[in-house]
Order: sequence, then structure tokens, then C-alpha cells
Amino acid sequence: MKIQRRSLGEGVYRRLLRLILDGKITAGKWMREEKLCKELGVSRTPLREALIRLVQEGILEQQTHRGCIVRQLEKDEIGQMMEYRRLLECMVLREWFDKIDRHEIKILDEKLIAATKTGNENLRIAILEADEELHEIIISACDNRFIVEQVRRLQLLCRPYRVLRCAESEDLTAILAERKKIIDAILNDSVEDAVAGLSAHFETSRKYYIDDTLAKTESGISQQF
Amino acid sequence: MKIQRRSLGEGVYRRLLRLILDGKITAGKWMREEKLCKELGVSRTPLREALIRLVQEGILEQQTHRGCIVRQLEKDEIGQMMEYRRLLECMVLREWFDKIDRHEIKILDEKLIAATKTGNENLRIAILEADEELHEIIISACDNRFIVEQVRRLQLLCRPYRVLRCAESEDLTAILAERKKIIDAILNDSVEDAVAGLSAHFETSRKYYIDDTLAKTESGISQQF
DNA sequence: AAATTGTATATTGTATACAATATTCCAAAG
DNA sequence: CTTTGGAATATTGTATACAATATACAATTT
Repeated sequence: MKIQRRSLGEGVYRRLLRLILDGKITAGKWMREEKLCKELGVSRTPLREALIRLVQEGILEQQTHRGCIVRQLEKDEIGQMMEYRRLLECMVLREWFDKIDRHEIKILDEKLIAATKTGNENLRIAILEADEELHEIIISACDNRFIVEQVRRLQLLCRPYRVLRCAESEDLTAILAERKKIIDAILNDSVEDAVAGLSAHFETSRKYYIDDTLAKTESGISQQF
Repeated sequence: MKIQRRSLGEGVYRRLLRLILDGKITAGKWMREEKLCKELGVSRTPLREALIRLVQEGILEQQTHRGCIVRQLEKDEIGQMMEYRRLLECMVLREWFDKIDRHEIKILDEKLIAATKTGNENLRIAILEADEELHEIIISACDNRFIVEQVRRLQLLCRPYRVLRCAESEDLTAILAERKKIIDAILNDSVEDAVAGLSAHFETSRKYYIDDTLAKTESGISQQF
């Protein structure tokens, strides 16, 4: 006998969340209940449970008697989210600066240095990985559960709108320098330089998010990737 | 014919939220579905919709096949929330300092000055009101929807654990001085003083929240008020 | 008496039928 | 040809019946 630890609704919630965040279900699409029920093999009750959760998280928008739609974030909303992320992560960096794991940062630094010698293709991948790791190391220093959860949530919500700049631009030196500045500042125990570097990093990212989203929207290209 | 703009579930959600935040349903209580259905006059479907929303917000805790329980925030969780509030509101104060409505602050200031001449009973009420207004004026200066929502949410979640210090302490001068420091700093355009004042204000509040909650829990007194 | 097991009961989880509402589309009027 | 009205249809909202699971309690064993 299999013990059922999770309810169906919970599983459906996770599956739908993954589908939306991965861009498999794009913004603006209607979440037709019957259709999703058939696709996921459950009845409407657990499906609706999942929808309600997603509505409550602001990922879906509910209109009475019309259904749920995947929320399309407006240009200024993405900007506000990125701004919130910038302020929050800089705040964490400043407040919990002493608790940041220098050893992890050092490893990250060495990984990047090694990657610069392996050609552009590998460097691209290394930068993408390092980017996520850097944010993770910083946020891990914070021992406030609520702040950590909020930052992670914002990272998730931004994900469908993210642009992998490394995959487009040929000149990786500027991108690399941006990360290097933050890493060096932390290793040199310079709070202000680190915060300034992280802040600048977000600022350039934010422009990319917005400009790209705007371009895609205007040209009608799907946000799926 | 009445147009139904809100679903039953939404209404039930609001009613339950109010009941919990007002302390009418205290932490640790089981949300028995049948019982609540009878009390609220709805069937289980919209009731469960409301419960799911509250679970997703972290206000209730769900255990499979056992039901939902009003979440009891631990001492350190309340501390973390208060710390988060402090950091967030100070951040807003600093970042959007120029946009703070000086006129509103001036009105608030005058209201407090007037209240000091009307005896302790009125002053108590005035301070309580001024406290909420001050937080509201500061947060209103922030034009980032996500940040505003988060601050409001934290304020709500803290509410059941709040202690109305004014109602207990006889000496109002210290409490008054704490607010006055923030107000004066804003009116004098001194960012750092204002942030320091607000930060200190949160620090004293936080101690009260925690100590009182601890005391109540230890002596077994209900958190209802 | 303490521990264990089985059964009755309470409670939640899921499916489904029905009700209320929105949307579509066609016909008729202007 | 455009617009308006209203049935027909599609879709969501709600109630309820049934299934799965947890809890409580009594009977049995050691």
C-alpha cells in the first residue's frame, strides 16, 4: 500500500507552476479547466485547487465566470520587480556581508578564471552558472527565512522574462568584468564596492529584461524559449 | 437582478482572514470544514477555496487528511518578520525620502502636539492613530507596487501579535519622543536621522512583540484581544 | 496493567452533477 | 451593411455524494 503524502491538487499545482515558469504555457493564455483536466488526468476539483493557489501567488489572474489567465507582466511591472530585487539583494549583501561564505566566492572566482582560458563557448556556460551561483551565495548568507523566500520568489517570477544575454552578445569581457567587480569586492571585504557592483549589475540586467520584453511584444514573438 | 462580482469563495476568504487577523480565531485552532460551513452558510467547495488561499499565504498550515490549522508563529519567526519590516520600511524611507508627503507629516505633527494638551486618555488614542498613519505616509511615498504590497502584508501578519504598548504603559513621553524624532527628521530633510529613528522605533517594538508573546504563551493566556 | 490490533467514527480528498454566468452566432430590424 | 436581441453553447461556480485516510476507543493478548 502506497502512502499518499501529497494531495493531487498539490501535485497539479507544482506541475502547472513548472509549465508556466518554463514558458511551456505562455503569458496571456487561458487556463481552460476541462482541457487541463484531460491533459493532467485529474478531475476539476484538484485542478481548481491548483489554479486558486496560482491566483493567490499572482501568477494567474482570475476573472469571475471567465476563468484564469496567465498573467502578462507589463513593462513597468517587470521593472518594478527588478528594482525590488536590486534593493532587496543589495540590502542582504550589506546587512549580512560578514556572513557571506568567502570560500564559496573564492571557488566561484577560480572557476571563472579557469573558464576564461577554455574558449568562448565554455566561458558562456560558466558565466551563466556563475551568475546564478553568485546570487545564491549572497542570499544564503541571510538567515531571515522571509527575506530568503521573497528573493527566491522574485527570481522565479522574473525567470520567464529573463534574457540570456551571454547567448547573444559576442563580447564577454564586459559581462565578465561586471561579475568580477562584485567577487573582488567581497574578497577584499569592501561592502560599499560590492553593493555598488551588485546594484550596477542589476541595473544593466533590468534594461535588458525590459528592452527585450518590449521588443518581443512589439514584434509579436512568443516569449517561449 | 444583482450582478455577482465576487465569488462566494472570495467572500469567505476575506471573512476568515479578518477573523484570524482580529484574533477572533486564535492560533493553533483547527479549521473544521463542516463547522465553518454551517457558521458561514456556504458549502464545502467555496470554504475550501478560502482555506487553500489562506494556506498559500502561510496563514494556515495544511496537513493531509487532517485539515488546516491556524499557524502559530514562533518567537523567532515574529522576530524575523519584524526585522524584515524594519529593513524594508527603512529602505523605503531612504530610497523614496524626497517623495514623502511633508504636508501630511506636518498635519500629523500638529495633531500630536494638540493631543499632548488634552490629557493622557486622548493622547493615548492619538499616538495609536499617529503610529499607523506614520507608517502609511512613509510607505505611500514608494511607487513600487510589489514593495508596498509586501510591507502591507507584513503589517497584517504581525497584527495578531501586536501589543498596544500605549494601553499598558503610563509614561507616554518616551513613546511620544520616539515618534517625534522621526517626524522632525523628515521635516528637517535629514535622511539619516529619520532612518535611525524609524529603525530604533522598530527595535523597541520588536522587543515588545516578542517578550509579550513569550509571556502570553508561557502563562497560557489566549492571544485573543 | 500495558501494548496491540481491529473496528467505528470523524474528517478530509476527489469526482461529478447541477446552477449561474459569459460568449458566440444567427436572425431580424433599422 | 450594420446593429441589436436572444437563443444555443461553452465555461466557470457551487453543492453534494462518495472515497481515502486519520483518530478514538474497545477488545484481545501478553
